[in-house]
Amino acid sequence: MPKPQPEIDNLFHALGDPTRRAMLDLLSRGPISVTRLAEPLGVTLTAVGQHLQILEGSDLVRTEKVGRVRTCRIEPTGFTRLEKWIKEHRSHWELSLDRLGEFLAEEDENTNR
Amino acid sequence: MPKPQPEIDNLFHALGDPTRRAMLDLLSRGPISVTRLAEPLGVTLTAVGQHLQILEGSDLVRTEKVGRVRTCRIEPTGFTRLEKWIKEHRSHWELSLDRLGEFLAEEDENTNR
DNA sequence: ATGATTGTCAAGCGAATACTTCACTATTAG
DNA sequence: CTAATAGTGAAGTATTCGCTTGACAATCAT
Repeated sequence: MPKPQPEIDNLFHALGDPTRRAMLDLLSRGPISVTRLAEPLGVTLTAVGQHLQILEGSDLVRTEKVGRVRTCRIEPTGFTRLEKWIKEHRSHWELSLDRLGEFLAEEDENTNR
Repeated sequence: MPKPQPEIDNLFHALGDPTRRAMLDLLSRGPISVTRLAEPLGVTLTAVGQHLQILEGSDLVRTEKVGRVRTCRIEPTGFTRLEKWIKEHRSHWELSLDRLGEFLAEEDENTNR
């Protein structure tokens, strides 16, 4: 049972969908409204609204409603969190690549049990 | 319609599951068999096998069967791909954060249509 | 005030996901 | 040879996902 880390979970889940990544690409050209975001994606306004909730929930996007138009922009927090996660894990993975020797030793140990 | 990028897609999908991330953490301690991988996770051997297929499909893990035991180890390709994706996108996001001015100008333009 | 624009809510639908169980094969140990 | 070990394959299940439709609310333009 892996201890749950909802922030990282939300993050990867959010980035796992191609439509949401396309939304991020559009937003990287500057802030735009929900309607303008939906146009090039070929999905409903409603769908975009749902994706936005997920993107906001993982701190990848921030939105603000003024009058009747909701403006969406990139929010760096999520990306920072992602980079931090990778940095923290990369060292472990690199270490693990050097462990072939240990692994073989342990293997012998096991066969002798 | 976002153009599909199956490699990145698989990658984020694979990392989106807490059990799979836990598997990676276990593997970062060195190569182990499927059974030893399953023990601390509290899921079936079958489930681990299914997760392994996904992790292999996204180049995060490599496995090799010798005799009746399949040994699993970290495969750096996937991680490298992830870091590359982030690096490529970070510059765009950073740019987008500087575009508030452009956005406001464009906003005026739109209200005058 | 009327009508158009912009977005939201609730419900539903088909597909995918993360599991499980049960049956089965292959390898190794005694 | 026999029995235990390690893993695989097929099928089933409950839940989640991405998306749609249709009804509605709020804002803005004329």
